[in-house]
Amino acid sequence: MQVKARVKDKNLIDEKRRQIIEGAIKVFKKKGYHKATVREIASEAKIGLGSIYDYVSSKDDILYLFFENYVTTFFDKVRSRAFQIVDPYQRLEVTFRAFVEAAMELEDQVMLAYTQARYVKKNYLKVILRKESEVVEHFRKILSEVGDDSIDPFLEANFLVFSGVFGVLRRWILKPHYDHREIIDFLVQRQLRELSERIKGRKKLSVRARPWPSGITNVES
Amino acid sequence: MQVKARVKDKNLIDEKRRQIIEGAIKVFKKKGYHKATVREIASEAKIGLGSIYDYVSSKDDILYLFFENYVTTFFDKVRSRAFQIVDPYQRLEVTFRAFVEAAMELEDQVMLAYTQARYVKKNYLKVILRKESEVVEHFRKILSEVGDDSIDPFLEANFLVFSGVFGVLRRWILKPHYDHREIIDFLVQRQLRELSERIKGRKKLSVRARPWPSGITNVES
Amino acid sequence: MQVKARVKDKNLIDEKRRQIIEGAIKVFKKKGYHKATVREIASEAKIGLGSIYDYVSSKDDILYLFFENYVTTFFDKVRSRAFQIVDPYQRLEVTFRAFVEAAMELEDQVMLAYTQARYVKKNYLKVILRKESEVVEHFRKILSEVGDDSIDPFLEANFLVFSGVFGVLRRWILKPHYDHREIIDFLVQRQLRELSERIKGRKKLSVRARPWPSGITNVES
Amino acid sequence: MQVKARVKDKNLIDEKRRQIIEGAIKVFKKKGYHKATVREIASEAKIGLGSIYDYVSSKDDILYLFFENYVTTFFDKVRSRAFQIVDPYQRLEVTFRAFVEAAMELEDQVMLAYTQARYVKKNYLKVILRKESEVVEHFRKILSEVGDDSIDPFLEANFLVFSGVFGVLRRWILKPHYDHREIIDFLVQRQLRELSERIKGRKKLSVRARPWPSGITNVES
DNA sequence: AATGAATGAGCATTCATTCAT
DNA sequence: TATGAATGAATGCTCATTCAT
Repeated sequence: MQVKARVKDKNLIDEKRRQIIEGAIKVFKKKGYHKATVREIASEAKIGLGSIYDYVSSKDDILYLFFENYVTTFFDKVRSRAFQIVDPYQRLEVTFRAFVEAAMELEDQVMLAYTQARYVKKNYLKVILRKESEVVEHFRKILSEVGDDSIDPFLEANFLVFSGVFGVLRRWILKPHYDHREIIDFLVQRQLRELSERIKGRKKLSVRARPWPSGITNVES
Repeated sequence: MQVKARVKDKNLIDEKRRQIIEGAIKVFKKKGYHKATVREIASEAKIGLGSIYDYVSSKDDILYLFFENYVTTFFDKVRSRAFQIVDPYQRLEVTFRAFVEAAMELEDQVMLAYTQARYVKKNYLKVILRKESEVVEHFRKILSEVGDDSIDPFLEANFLVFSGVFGVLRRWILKPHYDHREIIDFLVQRQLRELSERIKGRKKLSVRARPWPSGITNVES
Repeated sequence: MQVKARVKDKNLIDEKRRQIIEGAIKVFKKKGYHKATVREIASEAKIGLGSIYDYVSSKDDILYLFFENYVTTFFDKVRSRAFQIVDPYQRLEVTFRAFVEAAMELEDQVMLAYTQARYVKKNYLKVILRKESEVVEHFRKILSEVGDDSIDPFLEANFLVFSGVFGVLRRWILKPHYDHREIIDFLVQRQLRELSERIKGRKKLSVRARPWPSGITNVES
Repeated sequence: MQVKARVKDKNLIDEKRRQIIEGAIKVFKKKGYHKATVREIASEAKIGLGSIYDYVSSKDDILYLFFENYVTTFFDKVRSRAFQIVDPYQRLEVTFRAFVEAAMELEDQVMLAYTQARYVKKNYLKVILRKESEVVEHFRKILSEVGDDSIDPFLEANFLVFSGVFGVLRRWILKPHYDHREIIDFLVQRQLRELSERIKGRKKLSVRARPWPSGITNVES
């Protein structure tokens, strides 16, 4: 726990901070971190202006709280689906799909994460980027297990993670034409098809919605 | 000319605005749009604080001026290389490479464009996004000429444009490990290899392409 | 009892108020009245923040409580030594020495008294100044008993009382060079030597004493 | 020049700072440093709230500006009278009288100096105390020249400087009974009479208004 | 045209005090 | 009686914009 609170009761802290984060997301989404006022966040969080400072010691902390919550939530969603899958190919696809789905589900937060990161205080940023790096590492490991030595797993993992937010960062141009599912499917195919082919060598893949050799049950549906 | 100036001399306007834009980029890069002060921009631009308002009528205008300049410069760089190339596939590759190179060259501006767009006033944003859409359209056309009906050229064009800034938006994690050239080569190969293979006719895929920009059939359903 | 308490038990009130005063002195000493927070006082007093308001009805009251306690304590120390001494000159010296010693002993409180008096609410201030005047009156009486009509006993008494805190108010410059004892001895000698000589009758001076507190003849005019 | 200003014109700075100091004294006098608001100071100084920050970079600076101005003004007044006087005894009396007169003339500022010094930022305080020490040093030198080896010139100098503000720090009790002149005369006599006697050995002094051997012309009258 | 001094609206933060438990 | 969570008024400071020169 890096952020200091005046109040001691852990449960109360968690509860109020959740309110604050939720209020903050609403306001950040509308105007970004800088134009967001603590007053407005407090009001959205249904908390007194002064009370915010019982759970947080500065506006900066609110941004950090948002990021910490976002990164953790996101990562949990990514990991939750594939933990019991043994086959590396399957794990890769399930995980990547989970990633893209998480990105679309948390689209406002993803957008904020990409646009507001620069405003996080240095110390806090390190913590966040370390956590974000863990997601990359997660993909890198899976890619390494897949064992294609024609690729650079770290670079590839980064590219997967980046491409996973395509639908969010370009939503201003994609939204009018495509829905979440279409974008998710496009990304999964586009990013994994060729990879899988090379990895699997001669093996032919169906490039339909679930192009991976064995059927994968979408945990969410 | 959307931005109003108090001064009449067109050449003077252009010259001073260039100074202002350059000053603004320096400051925006350091602190982002909101924390940038007009004072500091003026000082970097080597112009009097009051004089800025002879060429621009608000801080918002400065942001717009930056964006307009950025989008135009960027697009020019992208188009400049391939205009005499006839072969569609070659044009695609040359253009995409030009795009990625431009992104890396203008990395600070690209970063700003992705993180500060939300602060551009509605009216101005429309203009900028229209110009940005022209870049996508540029790729869409080339992709259409390539004539692979297994892809959705609009979606693919968007993805190319997005993936082109991979090296910039992820530089915090890539910089320690890769230089510009490595990232450029990775992207060109990664994004075009499979496409080129299919284009070259060695493969036919069953994914249905869709005429842009009309309704899309969700591949999964 | 001017300060109101919500609690009824007199003994409890006294006990808790003592805690509050002690806590307050610690905090006032560190940061002065205004920068002292009730929170910090409560914490130093080992009392709940809310509970303070059971024994005091405002922060102002705390300052008053401090002053009342200070003035009383101080006066008691001054009077305690000389009450059985008959010879006026001896009483003067013993009392003055007691005063200076008390000042040095309570130096932090003396300092606070001189610097924070302006923040005491009007009504309270009157009470405090009346008590403080009693100390002056104490000296005035002794001086009158000494019976030197060449001095103005009231003015002289005031000057004694003032000079008695020399070591405290100037401690920033004296501390590195002198210890308490040296300052006490200096003051007692410096302030009483000449007086004692005149008192002992070896000198008669022509400066006219004036009956206190009526009109004063300006010696110069 | 330690305090930073945004504005460059030295004359303007001096002029505005004078306004600010004067406004500040009015407000400090009324409520002390902490309860004084920059808003109120600005209003008293007949300057815009924001403009204050063109000449000063924080409220702390205003306090420092006050102190610097006060110490300098005070010292100048003390030194101005006696610079052409050669005889050490004469210089001592003239200087001490000048000191007391300055203290009474600047009584509000003296009061502020004694009560608000603790609120000056550490760095600034050093500067102020150094200047204040110069006044003590000034007296110490004169006392050394007088050449009485029965006194400690530094301690005596300090006591003179301290006693010089008697009329100010005790004005709440003295004001109803004595005017400035009476207090000044009392101090000059009280503090210098015995000293002069010891210093001069056997020489008898008239203890009238101008007890010093040779007549001294009060520069002011 | 060019300048920078002047301004006050707007915001983050603090803290005395209240009140439900 | 005792507690500390909750509150919002109050305040230092910033900065876009104006305007006199």
